[in-house]
Amino acid sequence: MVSSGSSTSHPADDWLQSVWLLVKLIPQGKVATYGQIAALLGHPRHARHVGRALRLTPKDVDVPWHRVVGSQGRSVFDAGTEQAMIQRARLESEGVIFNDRDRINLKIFRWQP
DNA sequence: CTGGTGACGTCTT
DNA sequence: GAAGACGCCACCA
Repeated sequence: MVSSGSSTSHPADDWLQSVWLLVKLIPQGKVATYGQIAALLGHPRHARHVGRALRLTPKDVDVPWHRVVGSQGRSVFDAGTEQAMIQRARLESEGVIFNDRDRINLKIFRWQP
Protein backbone atom coordinates (compact mmCIF):
# COMPACT_ATOMS: atom_id res chain seq x y z
CA MET A 1 0.00 0.00 0.00
CA VAL A 2 0.95 3.27 -0.16
CA SER A 3 4.62 3.39 -0.19
CA SER A 4 5.70 6.69 -1.44
CA GLY A 5 4.24 9.95 -0.51
CA SER A 6 0.58 9.72 0.00
CA SER A 7 -1.00 12.41 -2.06
CA THR A 8 -2.59 13.72 1.09
CA SER A 9 0.67 14.20 2.95
CA HIS A 10 2.60 17.31 2.15
CA PRO A 11 6.00 17.97 3.71
CA ALA A 12 4.56 20.94 5.52
CA ASP A 13 1.86 18.75 7.03
CA ASP A 14 4.53 16.43 8.28
CA TRP A 15 6.19 19.26 10.12
CA LEU A 16 2.93 20.38 11.67
CA GLN A 17 2.15 16.86 12.83
CA SER A 18 5.60 16.46 14.36
CA VAL A 19 5.31 19.70 16.29
CA TRP A 20 1.85 18.86 17.62
CA LEU A 21 2.93 15.38 18.59
CA LEU A 22 5.89 16.66 20.59
CA VAL A 23 4.00 19.47 22.26
CA LYS A 24 1.39 16.95 23.37
CA LEU A 25 4.13 15.21 25.32
CA ILE A 26 4.82 18.20 27.54
CA PRO A 27 3.44 17.21 30.95
CA GLN A 28 1.11 19.37 32.94
CA GLY A 29 2.95 21.88 35.11
CA LYS A 30 5.94 21.98 32.79
CA VAL A 31 6.83 24.21 29.85
CA ALA A 32 9.09 24.04 26.80
CA THR A 33 10.52 26.75 24.56
CA TYR A 34 9.99 27.12 20.83
CA GLY A 35 13.69 26.61 20.26
CA GLN A 36 13.66 23.49 22.38
CA ILE A 37 10.85 21.94 20.37
CA ALA A 38 12.59 22.79 17.10
CA ALA A 39 15.87 21.34 18.34
CA LEU A 40 14.21 18.13 19.49
CA LEU A 41 12.81 17.75 16.00
CA GLY A 42 16.27 18.16 14.53
CA HIS A 43 15.92 21.77 13.38
CA PRO A 44 17.74 24.04 15.86
CA ARG A 45 17.02 27.23 13.97
CA HIS A 46 13.38 26.74 13.22
CA ALA A 47 11.85 28.14 16.37
CA ARG A 48 9.65 30.44 14.32
CA HIS A 49 8.25 27.53 12.39
CA VAL A 50 7.24 25.87 15.62
CA GLY A 51 5.25 28.98 16.35
CA ARG A 52 3.72 28.87 12.91
CA ALA A 53 2.72 25.25 13.41
CA LEU A 54 1.03 26.05 16.70
CA ARG A 55 -0.77 28.99 15.17
CA LEU A 56 -2.15 26.69 12.50
CA THR A 57 -3.36 24.17 15.04
CA PRO A 58 -6.97 23.24 14.29
CA LYS A 59 -9.39 23.36 17.18
CA ASP A 60 -10.29 19.70 16.94
CA VAL A 61 -6.69 18.81 17.74
CA ASP A 62 -5.93 18.92 21.45
CA VAL A 63 -2.52 20.52 21.75
CA PRO A 64 -1.33 22.23 24.96
CA TRP A 65 0.12 25.23 23.11
CA HIS A 66 0.09 27.24 26.34
CA ARG A 67 3.02 25.13 27.57
CA VAL A 68 5.29 26.59 24.92
CA VAL A 69 7.02 29.88 25.79
CA GLY A 70 9.88 32.04 24.54
CA SER A 71 13.52 31.31 25.34
CA GLN A 72 13.43 33.65 28.33
CA GLY A 73 10.55 31.86 29.99
CA ARG A 74 8.19 34.60 28.92
CA SER A 75 5.05 34.43 26.84
CA VAL A 76 5.67 35.58 23.29
CA PHE A 77 2.31 37.32 23.29
CA ASP A 78 1.91 40.95 24.21
CA ALA A 79 0.59 41.45 27.73
CA GLY A 80 -3.09 42.18 27.64
CA THR A 81 -3.88 40.10 24.59
CA GLU A 82 -6.40 37.31 24.87
CA GLN A 83 -3.76 34.69 24.14
CA ALA A 84 -1.39 35.96 26.81
CA MET A 85 -4.06 35.90 29.49
CA ILE A 86 -5.34 32.47 28.52
CA GLN A 87 -1.81 31.09 28.51
CA ARG A 88 -1.02 32.51 31.93
CA ALA A 89 -4.28 31.39 33.46
CA ARG A 90 -3.92 27.84 32.17
CA LEU A 91 -0.30 27.56 33.29
CA GLU A 92 -1.01 28.92 36.75
CA SER A 93 -3.87 26.50 37.13
CA GLU A 94 -1.33 23.75 36.44
CA GLY A 95 0.97 24.99 39.15
CA VAL A 96 3.42 27.02 37.10
CA ILE A 97 4.66 30.06 39.00
CA PHE A 98 5.15 33.44 37.33
CA ASN A 99 7.74 35.96 38.42
CA ASP A 100 7.00 39.50 39.44
CA ARG A 101 8.13 40.29 35.91
CA ASP A 102 5.70 37.81 34.34
CA ARG A 103 8.49 35.35 33.82
CA ILE A 104 8.72 31.60 34.43
CA ASN A 105 11.80 30.07 36.02
CA LEU A 106 12.90 27.59 33.38
CA LYS A 107 15.38 26.06 35.80
CA ILE A 108 12.38 24.69 37.61
CA PHE A 109 9.57 24.40 35.10
CA ARG A 110 11.36 23.48 31.90
CA TRP A 111 10.34 20.11 30.52
CA GLN A 112 13.24 17.70 30.21
CA PRO A 113 12.45 14.71 27.94
C1' DC B 1 12.56 36.88 -8.43
C1' DT B 2 12.06 40.60 -4.69
C1' DG B 3 10.40 42.25 -0.57
C1' DG B 4 7.63 42.10 3.64
C1' DT B 5 6.09 39.32 7.56
C1' DG B 6 6.07 36.35 11.59
C1' DA B 7 2.91 32.26 18.30
C1' DC B 8 11.58 33.06 17.74
C1' DG B 9 16.61 33.31 19.10
C1' DT B 10 21.15 35.18 19.78
C1' DC B 11 24.52 38.80 19.79
C1' DT B 12 25.85 43.52 20.63
C1' DT B 13 25.24 48.15 22.62
C1' DG C 1 18.78 44.07 31.94
C1' DA C 2 16.55 46.53 28.18
C1' DA C 3 16.51 47.69 23.18
C1' DG C 4 17.99 47.27 18.58
C1' DA C 5 20.14 44.70 14.79
C1' DC C 6 20.64 40.38 12.52
C1' DG C 7 19.91 35.73 11.49
C1' DC C 8 16.65 32.02 9.96
C1' DC C 9 13.30 30.18 6.86
C1' DA C 10 8.42 29.23 5.13
C1' DC C 11 4.78 31.78 3.04
C1' DC C 12 2.51 35.28 0.39
C1' DA C 13 1.56 39.60 -2.59
